[in-house]
Amino acid sequence: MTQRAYHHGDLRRALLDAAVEVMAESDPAALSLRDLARRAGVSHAAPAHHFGDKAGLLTALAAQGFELLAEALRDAGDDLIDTGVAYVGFAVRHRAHFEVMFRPDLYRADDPEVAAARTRAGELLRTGVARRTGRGPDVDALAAWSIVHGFATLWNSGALPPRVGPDSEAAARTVISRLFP
Amino acid sequence: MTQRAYHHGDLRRALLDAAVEVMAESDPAALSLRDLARRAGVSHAAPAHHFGDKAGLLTALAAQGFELLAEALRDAGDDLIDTGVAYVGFAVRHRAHFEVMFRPDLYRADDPEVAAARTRAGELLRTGVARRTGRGPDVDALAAWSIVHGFATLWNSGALPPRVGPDSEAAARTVISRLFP
DNA sequence: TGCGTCATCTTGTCAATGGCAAGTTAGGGT
DNA sequence: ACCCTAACTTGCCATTGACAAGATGACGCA
Repeated sequence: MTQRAYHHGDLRRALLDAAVEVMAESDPAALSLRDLARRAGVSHAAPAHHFGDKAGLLTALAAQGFELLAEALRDAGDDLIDTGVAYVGFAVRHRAHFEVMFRPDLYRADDPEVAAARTRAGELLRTGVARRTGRGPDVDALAAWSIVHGFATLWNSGALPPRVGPDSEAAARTVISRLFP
Repeated sequence: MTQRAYHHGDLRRALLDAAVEVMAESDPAALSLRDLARRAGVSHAAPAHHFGDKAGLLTALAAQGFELLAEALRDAGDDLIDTGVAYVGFAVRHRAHFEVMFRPDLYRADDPEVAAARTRAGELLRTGVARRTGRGPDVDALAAWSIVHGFATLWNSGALPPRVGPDSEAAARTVISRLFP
């Protein structure tokens, strides 16, 4: 979409999509550029042209992820609890993006596009918390971020007992409400 | 220590230690068995004898990690806040173990030794929370686990702003106190 | 002492991967 | 018609994980 490609059509997007698909059931590090190329029907060196190297691809994916997160937080509205639930919803729905985003050693975290998207998402998160203040907005913000991030991480890693149930967002709502009654 | 080795001395332990050292500044997946072998001064195939494959090594590391976590939680005493701080302290101090432990796709999570150690640590965590009950121990336990796990994860990933300060455990104490005032 | 046995470790090999270099193809502007 | 440049390909190399087969050395036992 960014720019019509000649041979393939839109290889850049195809590779990113394939990466997300592959990572849906495995680790970001287990991802193989050559496998992505095969899935897209191009040669093994084609990805390098668009992303330079593996870190470049993951950088693009992280940037996309932070933009998706910002979008999800914006759509959640003004309520703090809803914002937290949206954070968890994003992490579960876009598991691959989420995992990459918070593993800065896998990509170029100082990439300007990533940094900008991260800042945008961060501000949305902070303003969401700022609306309801307790003993200091900093502590509240950090506690809120920690609890939603932790819940999302534990959920995605499969560490939570089955007793929690299958609905991640409902469970998240209960947990977050415990922090902000 | 487990069993005197012949050529090396205690290769199994040496490899695990080297793995922790390497992972201190990089991803678990970036770890190379051959590199560990080089560091230990043995041939590239020596690790396979002790661990089978890479997943085997990480399985051993995860088991060790859960045992260390259980130990840290036990040493923390009876107070809920102290237990949470100890959780964060473990995650920061044993970063490599912690990262592997919660990435089950990297190792054999159904390994009996790992499962046993995980259960032990889980019980310590749960009994720590059970002492102070709010609107239901389940919610409290899940919220407590989420907030400490999230804080630890964010801290280790470097995602937290510098404003939080350099003392992870002090910051953790403040955050956890927000959940259990 | 001599012998077997077995865990420990080595050497050799293979397919797969990431990354680099050099060549090829195909639009699009002039 | 021409060239220019982005988009891809082919070919290559070092590294890695995994496997197979062999070498080594400690230990028990006769």
